[in-house]
Amino acid sequence: MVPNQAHSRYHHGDLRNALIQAATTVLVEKGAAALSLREVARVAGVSHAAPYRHFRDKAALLRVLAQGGFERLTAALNRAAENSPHNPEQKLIEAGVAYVRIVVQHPEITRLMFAGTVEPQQDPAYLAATAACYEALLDIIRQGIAQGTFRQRPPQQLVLVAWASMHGLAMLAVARLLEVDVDDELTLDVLIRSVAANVIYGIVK
Amino acid sequence: MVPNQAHSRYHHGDLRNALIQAATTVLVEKGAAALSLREVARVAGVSHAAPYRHFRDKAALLRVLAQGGFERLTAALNRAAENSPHNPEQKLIEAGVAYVRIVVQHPEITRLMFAGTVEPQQDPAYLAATAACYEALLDIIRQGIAQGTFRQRPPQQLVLVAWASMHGLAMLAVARLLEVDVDDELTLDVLIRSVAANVIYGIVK
DNA sequence: CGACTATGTAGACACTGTCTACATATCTAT
DNA sequence: ATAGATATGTAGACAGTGTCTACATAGTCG
Repeated sequence: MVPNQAHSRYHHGDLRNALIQAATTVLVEKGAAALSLREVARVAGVSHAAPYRHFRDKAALLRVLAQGGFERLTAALNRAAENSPHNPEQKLIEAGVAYVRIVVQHPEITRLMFAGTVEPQQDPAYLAATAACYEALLDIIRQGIAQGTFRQRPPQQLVLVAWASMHGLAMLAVARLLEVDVDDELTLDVLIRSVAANVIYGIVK
Repeated sequence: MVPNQAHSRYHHGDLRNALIQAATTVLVEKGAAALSLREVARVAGVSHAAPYRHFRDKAALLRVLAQGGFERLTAALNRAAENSPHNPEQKLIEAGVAYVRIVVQHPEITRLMFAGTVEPQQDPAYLAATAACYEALLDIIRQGIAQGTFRQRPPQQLVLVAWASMHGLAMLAVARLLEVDVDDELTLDVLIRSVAANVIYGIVK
């Protein structure tokens, strides 16, 4: 029943992945408004109904793209954390920088991930991807608490603050509500580190 | 002269506002996916092309809705600030609570406001609405700095932290990425105050 | 009154998501 | 190897969409 992936050469070959690739290309190059299933099929070189053999509907395809976004985000967070294995404070800042950078570099996919259009409840794989992202941040927080660097509070409480701050900054940047050119890497970096530092040290003197 | 009654079959009288009202109703009750210009026209009881006499295209209507969202948000922030006129710290917390509450109470409009689909550059009125929202927060921060309650930093830097944190929490809630029922007012309030307090006092002990 | 302008309508077009019926390639069991 | 059975792809249809054009009507003002 389940075809052997290694040499599965059906009509098209690996249409499912081809469609995901095509959808990503269209999304990045032409924006979410121009992303139609038919256009994706066209780019992939198949008929307009072919995608329905691999995705129940358009939303299912979009959910896969969003899931990929979460996986990339999680990977970036973990990579950032590895840079300073024994310094939770630095880890948190690096993670924040990575978070905002990834989000800003892929604004269209970010919108998919956080627009709330996709209902996470349905898809276990999707839910796992978002949970993994949360866990990556939680790990950093836990270490900081364990080492006594962070406040002795429930980790869920601290991770919420960190996540909300990073996420908020990223979303404001993506929505272009900051008077900042998101392509200006240097200024962006300063902003991120400013927020990260303030999250850590607080506003009140 | 605007006729008091819109009883003339042909000319509606105040169609522009009627369309905005209809669009809001559709958006809230049936979601963004179901919001089509034709459906809006239908609800308003006019032909499918009538909206084009008042809005250049669909995006223009959506931008007006988003602008209304910013105006309501600004009003809520200012109202919250008035509750504790001489206590910037309390003011900031109240504003944060109001921010998240408003955003969570109107998720569909929030998505319009922050999804990045609307390009602010075009519309001066829209830009003014977002700027006013920013100013409301900035006022609180400025007062806190002036009174010596907040750190002596550039106000733009502090307002960014506050805005990003509140906004991030609100967006995570709307996207249902928190394991929290957004309709659970009590839990939500605790969360908001937790983030607000942490923004103020910082994570590091 | 009559002309001008603002506003509303009907019809058309190309496009969309999704369904159904049909076609073909690959897998499995004999 | 051969014959279903199954997985995959296609063509056509349908209702619905955004937006354009041509036309109809109403309100304004000389």
